[in-house]
Amino acid sequence: MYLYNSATHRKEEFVPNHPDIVKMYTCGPTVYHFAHIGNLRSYIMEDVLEKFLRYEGYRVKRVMNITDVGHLSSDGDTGEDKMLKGARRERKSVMDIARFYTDAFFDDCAKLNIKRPDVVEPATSCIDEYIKIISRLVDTGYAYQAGGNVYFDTSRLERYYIFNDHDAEDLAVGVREGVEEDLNKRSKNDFVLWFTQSKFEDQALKWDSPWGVGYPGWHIECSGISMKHLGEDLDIHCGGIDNAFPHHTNEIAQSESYLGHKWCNYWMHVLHLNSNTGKMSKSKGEFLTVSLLEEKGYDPLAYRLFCLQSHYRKNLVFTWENLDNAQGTYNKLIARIAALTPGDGAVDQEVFEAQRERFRKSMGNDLNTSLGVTALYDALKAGASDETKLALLADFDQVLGLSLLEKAAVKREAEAKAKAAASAAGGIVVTGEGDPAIDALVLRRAQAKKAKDFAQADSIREELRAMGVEVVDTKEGAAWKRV
RNA sequence: GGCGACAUAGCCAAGUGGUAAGGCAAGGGUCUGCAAAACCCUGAUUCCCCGGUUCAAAUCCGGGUGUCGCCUCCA
Repeated sequence: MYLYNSATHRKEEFVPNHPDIVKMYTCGPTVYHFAHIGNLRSYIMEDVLEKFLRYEGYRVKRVMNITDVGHLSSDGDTGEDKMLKGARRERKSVMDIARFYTDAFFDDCAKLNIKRPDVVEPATSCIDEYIKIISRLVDTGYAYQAGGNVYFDTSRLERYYIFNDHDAEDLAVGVREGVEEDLNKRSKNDFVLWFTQSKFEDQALKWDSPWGVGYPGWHIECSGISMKHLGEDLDIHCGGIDNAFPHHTNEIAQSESYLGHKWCNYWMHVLHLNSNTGKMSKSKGEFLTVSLLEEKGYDPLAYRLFCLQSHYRKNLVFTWENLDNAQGTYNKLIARIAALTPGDGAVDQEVFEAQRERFRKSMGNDLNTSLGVTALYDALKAGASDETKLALLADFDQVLGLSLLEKAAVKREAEAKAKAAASAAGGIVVTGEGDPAIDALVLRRAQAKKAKDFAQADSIREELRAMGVEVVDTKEGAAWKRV
């Protein structure tokens, strides 16, 4: 397959380091709050990448970290640990906060059909790993101690900026206001590997180290966890685009200085979900969660489809109108699949292979998920048996992860049940929101309609409408809902 | 101030030099007593603007304009 590599700014053919396995690393969440749907866009697209690699026959080992320490609200020594901040906000312990939001994160992922990575590792369980790496960096002169902390010395590198062609001079000019500079640093780009100078008396998580009791910097965790589980090399490293600098840039700096050789070949960055007003961000306060979408009556998988209809390297604008579109698309798709008859005919291998090839080509071209979704429509329109169409849809959905056949089966079953109930009840079945009085009224209307007394039927419908109840006729009788 | 990305119908979009996929919405029709659902049909003489290269450009080059992102909180 071809994948855009942010490190080279080019689309490249993907060739794993080892033919038998693809090593994939994903920057996981900092578990101080719920994930918002913008965060989850990245995980959806990374999930599609992983599933496509498996679909293509690769064995994949995917590792994800859970940041439960060290991620400060600014990169200087003055920053506040996000986990501590979350714990204080909710008057709980840091460990409770971490556990709660880690679970919440994977619940959200499950609702979006995001597969759990093979290894999920909290940052706090790999302290020894970080100390090992930092020790060698100190020994080899890539790191220095200042003011009690250990810093990475970026001046030792020939090339520091991997993802953007920044000029250190330019960076100094227009930097955002309100950022406090850490005066311990020898140069602006240097970053903390180990803190001992936390200004917070209630800093809950501390570990002993050769440089004093303290805790790790944010960037070191990903290098440490990756090397612990994947060894000294890595095929694909994923994350949101905002991580490219400084987080991933620093990961490369420390990992390659430590290893003495190239570390990761492919970098995949997912662009942001924006709202009308700009980037969706936890630090802005208001943000949309999966639970909120559900409360508003959306299927989380409609959001997944919304993401799939766009490309991961494009900004995507979230509006309720756009999500309505996606939900409509999803409903119609399920309905069309439910209308197919399982067991109708045999699988036409020729059609199957031809369409599968097209799907592979689209997805293999830097994950063109928009064309991947189009392949679903091509399958539905194929001049072949229903069994062929279902086989294609099932095949594609291994990668797209939209639960198409499962949802269609549920719908098909519900329809069959309604039909059976109708024949048992003498032809008219009323379905609604469980109010017997309204059920009775709707039934009377349906009976009047059956007797071709349309005047009576319409007058009852008017009566119901006045009560805020909408009636729709179905094959089996009538359905109503409050509007 | 520096760096980068993007600009295709109301919306989401495909397209990588050969004459604009697909989806949603909308409109028209078929079908139902009427609706709803379902099914069928209808969409850009044109791809932000201006130049250039070419037999041929949404696609390549140059110059504008606009939107967004990054430049130590973010996925």
